[in-house]
Amino acid sequence: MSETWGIAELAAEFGVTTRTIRFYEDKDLIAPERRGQRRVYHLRDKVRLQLIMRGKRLGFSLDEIRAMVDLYDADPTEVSQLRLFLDKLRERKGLLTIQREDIDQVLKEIATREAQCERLLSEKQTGAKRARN
Amino acid sequence: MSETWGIAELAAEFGVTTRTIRFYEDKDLIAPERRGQRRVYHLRDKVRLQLIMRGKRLGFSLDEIRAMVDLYDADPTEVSQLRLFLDKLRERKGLLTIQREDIDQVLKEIATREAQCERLLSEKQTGAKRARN
DNA sequence: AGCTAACTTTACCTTGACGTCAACGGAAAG
DNA sequence: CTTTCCGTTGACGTCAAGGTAAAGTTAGCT
Repeated sequence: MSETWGIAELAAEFGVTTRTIRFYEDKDLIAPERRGQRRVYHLRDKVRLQLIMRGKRLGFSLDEIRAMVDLYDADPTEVSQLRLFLDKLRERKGLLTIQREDIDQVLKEIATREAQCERLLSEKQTGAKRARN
Repeated sequence: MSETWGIAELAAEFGVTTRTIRFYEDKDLIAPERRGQRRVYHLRDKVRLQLIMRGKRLGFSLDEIRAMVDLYDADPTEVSQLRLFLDKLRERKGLLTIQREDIDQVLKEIATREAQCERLLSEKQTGAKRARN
């Protein structure tokens, strides 16, 4: 039997509140099974949540994230749909590539500042040592 | 004389509204010169706006962005301040590194899907050609 | 002097992403 | 049977990031 989880377990695991998870369901980001009134989460729900969290870390809105995860388990069969799907994929790719470049830029700048700081710190320390002798 | 700009010029240049720029000022993200009642922007303001926009593209909140740009033109002279500054730099670096990994992951997945789509499309086309003959 | 365009402040409105609180359901344990 | 825990819906609150509308100011042109 494949494992399942309750809402509280998932919330704890992903570091969000149960409110948040229900909210995502309300926004059609996930659709857990119902046993009676209770929500029962399977592996695929966990995977979707994983994707959602990653989307959030990347600063996307829930709407955008829905579009992305929908892409994820879409299975376009018609040719026209397939083309559309491909377009969306490439658009996503473009956005992410820009983000990557932004990050690289900032990381480079941080590295410079970091080195500069370290140099300054070590200078001050040797200076202090000399002053004590 | 160094060049200066009005609020509308900057807004146009950065693709935001003047309201947005004033809002950032309200939040202490920029502090343009005042000539009488009017705002006058210098190069440093432009640079700050550039940083702000990049921060936004990376999904940071205005508060976080303020912290970052403040770091940017801070000039910590005391050793303790220098250490703190370095810590913050490294924290930022950690976050961005995670973001980068997220992006790489997604890009990889997109590439897979893309290839898969292209294969499917070409198959369907040759299939259609065969069917016409 | 009058007009216009660009700029200003003040104040309220909207949207997204949740938080919080109330009131209730069911099962399991003492 | 009561308590406790986990879960449920629904309504309202809040905070960030601006949008929008109203009304006033200032510089420059004619």
